[in-house]
Amino acid sequence: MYICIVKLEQAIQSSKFKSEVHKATLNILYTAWWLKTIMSSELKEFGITHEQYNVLRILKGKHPEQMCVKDISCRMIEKSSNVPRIIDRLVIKKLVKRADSPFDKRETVISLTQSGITILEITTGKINELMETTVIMKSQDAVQINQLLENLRGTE
Amino acid sequence: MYICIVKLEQAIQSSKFKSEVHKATLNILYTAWWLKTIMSSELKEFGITHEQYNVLRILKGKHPEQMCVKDISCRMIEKSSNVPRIIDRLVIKKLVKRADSPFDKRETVISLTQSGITILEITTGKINELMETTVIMKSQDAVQINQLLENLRGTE
DNA sequence: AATAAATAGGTGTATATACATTCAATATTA
DNA sequence: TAATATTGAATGTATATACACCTATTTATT
Repeated sequence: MYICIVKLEQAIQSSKFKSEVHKATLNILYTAWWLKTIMSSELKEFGITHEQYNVLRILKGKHPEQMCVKDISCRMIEKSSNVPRIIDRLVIKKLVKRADSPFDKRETVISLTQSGITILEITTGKINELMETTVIMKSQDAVQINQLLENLRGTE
Repeated sequence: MYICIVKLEQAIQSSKFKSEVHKATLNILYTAWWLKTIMSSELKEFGITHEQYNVLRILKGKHPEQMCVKDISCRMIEKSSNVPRIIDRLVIKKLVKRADSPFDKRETVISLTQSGITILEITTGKINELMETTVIMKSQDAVQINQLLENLRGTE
């Protein structure tokens, strides 16, 4: 894919945007796709997808505690991800373990396996490296982006 | 879904980010998901998805000319979208027409139908309205976002 | 002109998303 | 306590994404 294209006009072969605001929404959507694509290509050799990586990272945040599916779900970036099925695939690869909750029989609790921890450490290193070399962003710019994006999503 | 949550920390229930840059990448991914979600919910009553809407919009850009699949593909925001199959569904709904190209027998050419034009006009109105009411962005901020996002995707 | 290479579109498979539904377990309340 | 409502996880279906592969056609090379 054409992941080296920088200007939005080139990326989507269009130069007529209704407004700067309209262009910004397309730019956000395109940049998110670009980020997911470069991250996924980094993860590919380890046989995990971007979403599976996301779940592993969330589990890492509580490790060695177990987490129930609901608590993983509400930490996902894409809220409507279907976490039970993502977990299915991680269980098959033996990167996580599923067990019944002793407190609430409706819940299942998930935890990282040793392979899960190992693969997460390696891939996180790779992703961090990628971010440093490919995503050009000064800390000051990042602060600005965070502010602008949180503003556009509404006021509290 | 929780589309009214503004702060990233609340949205993904996490407050430890490695850096502002790391937080910014998550913020971009989350904001893109948020944008797609609110747009899709607007399109739902018309029975079309965000991606189908995207294809219709691209076709509108050249209307009444026909476009081949490749030219639609390279204008898509998400480059790996599978355009032939998105077109399949638009053909079933009679929003676009597919025909053989007279110039190159490998190509198929696509064009909007009258229903396609009509639905596109209505939905575009709805989306524009949504953008005005829900996406809080001054033109000046949009210019900044565009610059920051294009910078982070690299230099030419 | 004959052969090789490239291109356009489509298809197959695995995974993910979006959304509705189901089922068991828990919580609420009357 | 019994009846009702809510919750957590899983499942079913349609659509989309990611990527490999196939076939017909066109272009390039010899």
